[in-house]
Amino acid sequence: MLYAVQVLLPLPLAAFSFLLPHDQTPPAIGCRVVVPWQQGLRLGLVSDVSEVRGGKSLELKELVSVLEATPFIDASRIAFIQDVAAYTCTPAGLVLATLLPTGLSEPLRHTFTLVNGVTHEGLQPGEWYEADDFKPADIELLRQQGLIRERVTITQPTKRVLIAQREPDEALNAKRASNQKEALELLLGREFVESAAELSREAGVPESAVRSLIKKGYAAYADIPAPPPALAYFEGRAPRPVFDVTLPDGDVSLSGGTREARLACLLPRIKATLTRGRSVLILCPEQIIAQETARYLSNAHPVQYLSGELSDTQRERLWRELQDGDPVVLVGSYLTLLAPLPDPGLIIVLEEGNSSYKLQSGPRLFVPFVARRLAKQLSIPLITADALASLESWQAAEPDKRIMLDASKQRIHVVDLSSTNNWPLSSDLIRVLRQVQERDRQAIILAPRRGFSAALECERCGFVMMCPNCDLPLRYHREGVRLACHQCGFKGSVPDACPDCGQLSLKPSRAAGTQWVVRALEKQLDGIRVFRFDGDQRDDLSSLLAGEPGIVVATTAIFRHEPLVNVSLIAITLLDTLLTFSDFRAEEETLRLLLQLCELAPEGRPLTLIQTFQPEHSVLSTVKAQDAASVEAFLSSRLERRKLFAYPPFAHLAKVQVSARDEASALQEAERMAAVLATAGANDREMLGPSPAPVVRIRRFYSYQIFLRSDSEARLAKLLDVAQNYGGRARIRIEVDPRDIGSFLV
DNA sequence: AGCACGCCGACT
DNA sequence: GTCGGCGTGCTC
Repeated sequence: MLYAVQVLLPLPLAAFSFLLPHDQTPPAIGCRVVVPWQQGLRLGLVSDVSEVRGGKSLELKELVSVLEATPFIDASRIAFIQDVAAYTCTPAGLVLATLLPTGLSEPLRHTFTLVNGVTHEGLQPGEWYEADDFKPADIELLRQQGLIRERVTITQPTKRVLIAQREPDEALNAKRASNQKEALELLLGREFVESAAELSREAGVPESAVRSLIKKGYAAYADIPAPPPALAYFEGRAPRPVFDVTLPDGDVSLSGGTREARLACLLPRIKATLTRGRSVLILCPEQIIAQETARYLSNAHPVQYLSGELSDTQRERLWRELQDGDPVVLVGSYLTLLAPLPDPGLIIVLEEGNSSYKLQSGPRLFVPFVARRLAKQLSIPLITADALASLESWQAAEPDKRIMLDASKQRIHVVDLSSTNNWPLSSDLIRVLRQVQERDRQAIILAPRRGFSAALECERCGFVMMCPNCDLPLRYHREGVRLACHQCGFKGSVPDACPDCGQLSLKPSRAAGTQWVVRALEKQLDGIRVFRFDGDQRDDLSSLLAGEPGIVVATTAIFRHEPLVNVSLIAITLLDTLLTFSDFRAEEETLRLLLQLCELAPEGRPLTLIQTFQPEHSVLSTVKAQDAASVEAFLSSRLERRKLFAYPPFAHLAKVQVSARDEASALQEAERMAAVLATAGANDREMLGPSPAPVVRIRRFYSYQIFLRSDSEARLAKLLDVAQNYGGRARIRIEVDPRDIGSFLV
């Protein structure tokens, strides 16, 4: 019987088939295999095995070797990869490359020998040769002719150390050699030392003595297997379970309260799962949150941690430990999705609405949605948690499984910017800041962006300095680089005169960034310490952590900082930037941010001051009332609207982006794409657009977009397949579950 | 993603 | 004459 093995490689490609050498038993799905690839070898995962009758399949290249008999990842995860690939409309190999943090890029040792009874010029029978010493093409030829047997192993990492070679002899008894003898005796008492310098330090002899030992052959450097790296270890923190809420079984949507309160609510479910001998997977959007969660849980439970900052060797070791280990709680980023967790029994997605969950490369998937698919695949429950439930998880949960915790009520003061002139600091804000100053307290002021101003604008003619590569205004900074594009990174200097009208009238536009707010504070409040905390500049806030007074002007980067301890005021300079952010989820995300403000000062109950031009906005009335009922009412009303417009969670949504070097062909190709989709049966309800992308030109590329939606996932997949093969010349990018799509399109 | 091939501009 | 820019196309 002949078999073809389908192999997934960590490349943006679908699975490739290889012929299994005859007489070999087919490898199990999920096993690591070595395949010939271009001029060399690559590691891949078996995704399927099928029988071959003959014909074209016989021309396939042969599998070089099966690395190990046991699957590297479970067959169910291979199915998961294929499911995600179909769902995101990307090649399975790309999903694999994105989600698998280890195992397929290890350095290989490749040797070969002549098959018994075969002779070949220049090769001795029975001798093993290093493949590195031959031309790849020659090996390929020998392989195709079936003349060689090959062996591939992963090279173990080694480390160079100093090892004693023999006992001291007469020569070392000479008086002048006493240092050498002393060092050698110390070395003999040890397995090895790290280096010659280390030995000389420890023995208290000059380095030259050790060097002589090496020169005379008493000691020598040797490569030994590198010791396994330490894994992340977190000192457990005693949890403070203050909430007397019992979560129901099954899928749960948990919201409200603080992050710690939600975690406390999850403890009994985590414990129950471990008690049944099953593992728990906890997904976090950011390192800081994952570390904090691991710290919180490691007191009571066995915890492992996996996130992007781990080294390759740490990931490898973690993989092995999970494979051989007992049930654990695995905390980390999306890189945990394929981890070989022993018998997973529960998946928890923390901070489910966090925008970091949207992957910016590869399959551009949204982690919480994919985690839900994995839970379905494994038939295990999924719990989502956040300050505000996403409409998707709220809708998906049974009504009695929507659990909302009460938050400590924030004190909220809204400032109507249309009835005040002081900008960016309203007189109300200045007044409370003075109180903060008098009482030696701390304040956090959230500005919508870094830099000084959103744009540089001509006061006379209204001309705005634009990025030469993108359709975006250049952000104005007052330090270092003066004009910068926050999209493509273009940097420029400020011209003296307006390039359009020639007048000396270029002024920063009123959309104030952190730098402007800092300057306004320093002008208006004497003698207060002002710090900045944004992507450009992260001031050292340790004096504030010690309780000293001061004001921090920040972007949302401050959420990734340890909470301050003496905060009596949190201010938002312009809420409208968040509310008008270009996505149909903007209002929910704004409310979530407002509900999360309590994380910035978990110890106290600071005043929250919000400046806005829309003081009557429902987001504000909801956060002001801040009881479960009004949050529920808010969610229901947004759900109604999503239903009315047939938006998620009532439809599956995908974006088809058509890009070209000039605007005319981008539009033309987008229209052609729309025509192709219409021919394939896409109706007006299913297809929206083409419309210009929110920013038409980015990095000198023009983009138009078409949105596709359907209540049937299969139908959407079919349309996306049509889009992918539309036959035009433009660059096509398909994104399922897009999150920056502009407001509702009708 | 790599890597080859291929076609045009600047230079030891 | 070559070196090298990156556009296009392929990898079982």
